[in-house]
Amino acid sequence: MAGTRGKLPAGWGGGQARPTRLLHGDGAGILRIAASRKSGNRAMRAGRNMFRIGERRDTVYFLAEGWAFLYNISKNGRRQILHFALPGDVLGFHPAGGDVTSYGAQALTDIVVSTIPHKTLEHLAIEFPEVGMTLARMMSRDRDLAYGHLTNIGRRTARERVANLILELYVRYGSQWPGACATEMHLPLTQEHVGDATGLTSVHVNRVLRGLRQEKIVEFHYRRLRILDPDRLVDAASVDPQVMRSWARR
Amino acid sequence: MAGTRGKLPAGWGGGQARPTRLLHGDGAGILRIAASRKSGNRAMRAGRNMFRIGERRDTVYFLAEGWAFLYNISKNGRRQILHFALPGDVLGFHPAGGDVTSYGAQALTDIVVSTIPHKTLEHLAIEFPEVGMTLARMMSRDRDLAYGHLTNIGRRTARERVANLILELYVRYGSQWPGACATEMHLPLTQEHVGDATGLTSVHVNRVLRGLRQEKIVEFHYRRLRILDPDRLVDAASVDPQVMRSWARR
DNA sequence: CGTCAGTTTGATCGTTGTCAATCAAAGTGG
DNA sequence: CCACTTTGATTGACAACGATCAAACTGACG
Repeated sequence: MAGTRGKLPAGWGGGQARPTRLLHGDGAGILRIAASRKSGNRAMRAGRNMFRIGERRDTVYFLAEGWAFLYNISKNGRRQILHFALPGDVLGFHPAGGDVTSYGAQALTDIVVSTIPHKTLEHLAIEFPEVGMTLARMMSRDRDLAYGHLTNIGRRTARERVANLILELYVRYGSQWPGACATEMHLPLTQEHVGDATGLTSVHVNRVLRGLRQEKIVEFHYRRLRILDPDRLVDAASVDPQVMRSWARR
Repeated sequence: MAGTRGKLPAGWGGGQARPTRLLHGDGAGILRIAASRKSGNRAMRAGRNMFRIGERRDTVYFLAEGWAFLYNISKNGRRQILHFALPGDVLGFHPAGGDVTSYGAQALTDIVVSTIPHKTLEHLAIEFPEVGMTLARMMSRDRDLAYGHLTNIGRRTARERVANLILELYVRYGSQWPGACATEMHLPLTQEHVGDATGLTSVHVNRVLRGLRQEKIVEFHYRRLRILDPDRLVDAASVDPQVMRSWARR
């Protein structure tokens, strides 16, 4: 429940001057419109469930501040993390409006969200034609990210999977501050989160992390991530540079 | 290359009167609009690549007839199948318009597609506000399907994965003919396809299929799928009935 | 009838999961 | 300020699921 309480903005380590924050351009567009429509901002504590699996949802969340994740619990009780959401992400949009969700969402840090009723979004989309297309692009981006994770889990070794996840989060988080390039960041995950996202057990994640640490590639201790050798990290993740660039939002 | 050549419509076995075909309502809407805009239909042979990984694409495909699949080749050379596309699916829509794709698409049977330039789609979306939202819903549906596959590969045993895939394709394919409920269908996959979609080797897929056959749950021989015991198949897939229903398009 | 793609099976190996114990850090209440 | 608790990290021993390698076998098709 606790975790990162009190140090929410987290930011980069290293203490250099912080550049201007940049959210996903598209998302910010919708936010601006929707926010101007009296949909209030709301704060939530780390660990809170934004919505649960099987709940009937009629609102969409726009994540303004903090980290969250989408997850699924399979029948045998094991959790699969589907997506780590960063500021600018839209959560809970559902093909069939007010239908039940097939996954849950949980705050990873303290977060700030604005909620937008599905209905409002529909109306907005009629009034502003670019809203629908923007949303389509965002959904398509989420889908492509999910496709990347499928390849990761289905076709890579434990070591590659972990390296991949770390690299992805590093790139996605870092791209919020264009121009900056820190080697250290606050990564609000436990090893269990990493395992649940990569289809591994936390025990095995630990072993993999030990390996990466001993090889002086990355260190990840108590939610502090330090990239020691970016090149070899990219190598260990065995990821295409082109794909890597697509993680960074523009 | 060959495969199902010459028996393209495939259809249900069993020989009962075929009910009316139903495509995804949303998709058909876009198709109708786009087709009226002189974007021609095009036939492609089974095995043809519609587009390859890393190609620069500026057109979107609407799959009118046949099966296709999206795939990714990871750096170590292994293939991951991301999605099996059925009639009504939109393929190749990309968040950043004319950017390179991070995955390829290949026809599984002979297919018929209509191509729609990205540009045209943009213009359509401005003219018809519902187009963007429709596309958003389709992308969101694809994403949810991908999330399901993530849970499948990440958190289930080989047996559950294979059962799940078979069940999903059975339900998705079957829901094109509402009211019909056949126990046999043409499933244009090799065991290698099944393996690449479930994160297994084709050898292990074979062993799992043998198990399911000996237990009299399903038979899958040479692209002919026969469901012997639907209830136990659902059981073997360990899938939530709610989720299963969401596979059927309405 | 021969070729080829795809299926089937066996033997063996190794990556990763499971179980269990210990340790470290941080929060909690007296 | 100090026990006490809780959550998460770490390590070892062992088991198992699925991969790998290799060799037939089968059906489809020219």
